[in-house]
Amino acid sequence: MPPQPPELPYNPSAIEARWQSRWDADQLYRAQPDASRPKWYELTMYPYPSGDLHIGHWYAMAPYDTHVRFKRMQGFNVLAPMGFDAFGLPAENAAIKRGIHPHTWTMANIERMRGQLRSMGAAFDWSREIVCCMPEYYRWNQWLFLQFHQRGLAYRAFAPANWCPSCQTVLANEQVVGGRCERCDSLVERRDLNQWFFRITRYAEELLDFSGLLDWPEKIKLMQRNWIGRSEGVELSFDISHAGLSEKTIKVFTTRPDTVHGATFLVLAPEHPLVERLTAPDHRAAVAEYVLQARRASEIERMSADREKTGVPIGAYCVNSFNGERVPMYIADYVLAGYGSGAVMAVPAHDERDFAFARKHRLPVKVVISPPDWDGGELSQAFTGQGVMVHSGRFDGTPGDRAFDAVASYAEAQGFGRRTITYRMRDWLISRQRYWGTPIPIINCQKCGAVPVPEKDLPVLLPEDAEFKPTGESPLARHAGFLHTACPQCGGPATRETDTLDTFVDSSWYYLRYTSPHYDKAPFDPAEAKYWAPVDQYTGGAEHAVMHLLYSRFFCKAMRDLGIVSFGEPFTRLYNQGIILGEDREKMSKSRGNVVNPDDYVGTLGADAVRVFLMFIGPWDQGGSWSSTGIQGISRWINRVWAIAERDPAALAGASTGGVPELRRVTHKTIRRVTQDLERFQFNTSVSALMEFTNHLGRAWESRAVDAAAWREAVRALLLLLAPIAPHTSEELWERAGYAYSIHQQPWPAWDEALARDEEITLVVQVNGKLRDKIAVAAGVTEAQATALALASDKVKAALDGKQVRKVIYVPGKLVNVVAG
RNA sequence: GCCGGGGUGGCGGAAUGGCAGACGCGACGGACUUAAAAUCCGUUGGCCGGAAGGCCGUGUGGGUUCGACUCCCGCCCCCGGCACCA
Repeated sequence: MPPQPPELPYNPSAIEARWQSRWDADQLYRAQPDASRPKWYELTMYPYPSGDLHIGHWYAMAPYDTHVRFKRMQGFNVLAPMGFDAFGLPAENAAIKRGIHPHTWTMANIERMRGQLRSMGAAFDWSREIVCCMPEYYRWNQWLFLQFHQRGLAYRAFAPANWCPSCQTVLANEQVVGGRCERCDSLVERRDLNQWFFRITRYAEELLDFSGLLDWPEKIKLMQRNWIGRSEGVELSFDISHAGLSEKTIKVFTTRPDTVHGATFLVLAPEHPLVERLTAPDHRAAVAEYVLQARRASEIERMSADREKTGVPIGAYCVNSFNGERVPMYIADYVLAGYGSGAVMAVPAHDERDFAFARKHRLPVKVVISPPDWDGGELSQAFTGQGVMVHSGRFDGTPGDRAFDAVASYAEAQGFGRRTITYRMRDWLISRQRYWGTPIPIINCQKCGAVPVPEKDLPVLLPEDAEFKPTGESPLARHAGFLHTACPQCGGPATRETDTLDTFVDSSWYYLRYTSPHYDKAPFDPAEAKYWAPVDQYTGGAEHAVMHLLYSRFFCKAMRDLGIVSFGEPFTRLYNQGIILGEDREKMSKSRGNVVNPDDYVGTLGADAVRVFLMFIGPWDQGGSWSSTGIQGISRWINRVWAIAERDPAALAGASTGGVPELRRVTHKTIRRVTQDLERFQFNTSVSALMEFTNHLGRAWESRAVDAAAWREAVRALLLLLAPIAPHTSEELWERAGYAYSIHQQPWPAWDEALARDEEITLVVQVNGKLRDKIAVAAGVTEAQATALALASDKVKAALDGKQVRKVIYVPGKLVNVVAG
């Protein structure tokens, strides 16, 4: 519970409600294309309608809103829409638990959150709201799916998938974090299922190219780069023609072809398609047992790198095409089926994993790359660096920097290898075995196979009367009315695809829908999108680095290639805010009991106090912790602003004007500081600058060293600078000061460099780098004058103490350093 | 293990080669009050000193520089991401 609030000279709730209604009635934030002004599309990640707007939402949205309002006052034609990420599991889980329909649950939450978002005083254009569980939205998911399908970008495959036993659905690789479900933290299992995928890997190379982005955090780009995981290597063929199979070779991917002569065994993934046919009869039992065990092992177990290197021989061999050596073959679960060709040549001398496996299974270690100062003896650990090739036949003596190319070119010339690039990223698994999502618009016909639903039949509607009990199969599969249909191609009996789309599909293009949310001929009106898109500034959490932010980039490029959009990057600038922590500096959670409910503070201190406090805690990207006393300090400051703005400048009538230039200078300096800070998302220092300005105004008033005109100018600037930060209070004080409605339609104040310039500066005087004196001098002081003044200082003389002056450093307008010894 | 970010008063933070600690919180003292709350004013990095003033001080050890919180090298700690990807 928040502590007793200080007494306020005004009622924040009343003021805030009044202005919110007025802004709403006047449609102050309605965005319309306007060719006469530069456009600015600023977007914050839309929330999941979980029920209540929590302090984390405020932390994401209040500074965002301040920036939006700032851009608007600067004269940009701003689009700042809001909507809801309304499909997804929580709604369905609530339905199962409490018997409420997911639609009812979701819409009630949205209603509640709309009100809370309004209470923030955010300048959203609500006429553009999107709710992606509505058929008007998700039909375009289906339409886009069909376009992707037509281009081969959506396909179905039977493949091992990540299965979350608690969510009762498969997950994309990106949604598995450390072998656990990203959402509910359950251990993920492996299941072979027929699943739909988006071919994001086709864009792997282009997704590594960030040149189309104006300003993205390096951290996010790096995370995406690592996730995509490009590696250049060579695919080498090892001969198995003696086995009498249709396949004459087995392929391995390696980034170190120069170590090929040291391959003393080959390792296949247990799931490798050739395992069954290559295994010798007397090894069948052991191999079958190992394969079973590997399948049972959880992702977590298989993924830990320091785990014992288990594996079994399959009783078969292949031939190394470089030296004709027989190479025995093993299966081991440290080799992943989904990467490269699912098989590796094991070079224990030059690979740590292979070394560990060779140690355990007493396999030979053959050195083929000479480590520095190598004595020709056995290695105690793998040498993974580059070096001169040895024991490698024709390649002996090839230096490390040429080894890759020498071997790769030879293999290509001889026809048993080719240079290739492999990516760590897999295709995006998009099917979910759940109800509350976009039905995949495919009809399965016994005769015709997977037939796309004709565009004219879209949307494929979610039936309202489905049962939600999770069974591991989509609830849609048990809804006869939904399931059974006719094949669009042959007219015969057919069944609908019952899986629904991953909700990340919704968010991959929602920014485009905001440009024309009611358009019904396409996902968006091309003319509107052409005007507004792409997003100029996107803000949101960094946790979406390899999910939403990567998927959206992929979608954008795919849509560009389909001719739907003309650009290749959805978000040209990105800023990630940090995380707001509880008062105990721990992550907020119900179990810790440190959850802050913003509504409590909005009701007592007002939304403006909450907004300003969240911006004041520290740099936005670093996050910060809540403080119930800290926000009271903000409230006190708003009170001081109130008191200052309410003073009648007429009281200054007989005041001396000696201090006028000083107040004007501070005013213009403050305008400059706040403008530059807001530009760079440095909200904390903008607020500090305004606090200092307020303090200065208070002192100036007390000293009576101002005249009414300068005072009015200063207060007017204060309110304008405050407008984007504390929109309600500034609007109220603006009106009370007699200015015309609305402060939010005023141009951003400009500063005058000449007025902001200091006439007198403090010259810092150092002796040997230590501060010894400060001298007030005219701003235009010359080096000779400054030096003379410094040397004339008694304190400097004392510090010099008869020492010889060797040098004098002068930094114009700042400092004199006397070097003596 | 690898990659990234960070370490500054009692606390959140400011300063990115030139006055360390702006601004705010907290604390202490004072004014107002019968009293308290609220508000306002003052003090507040440490040490020495009666004071003037001096010395020390930005995780840690070196280095560059007239001058380093800021740049370079080594180490320690915290946070985030990735982690058998051949």
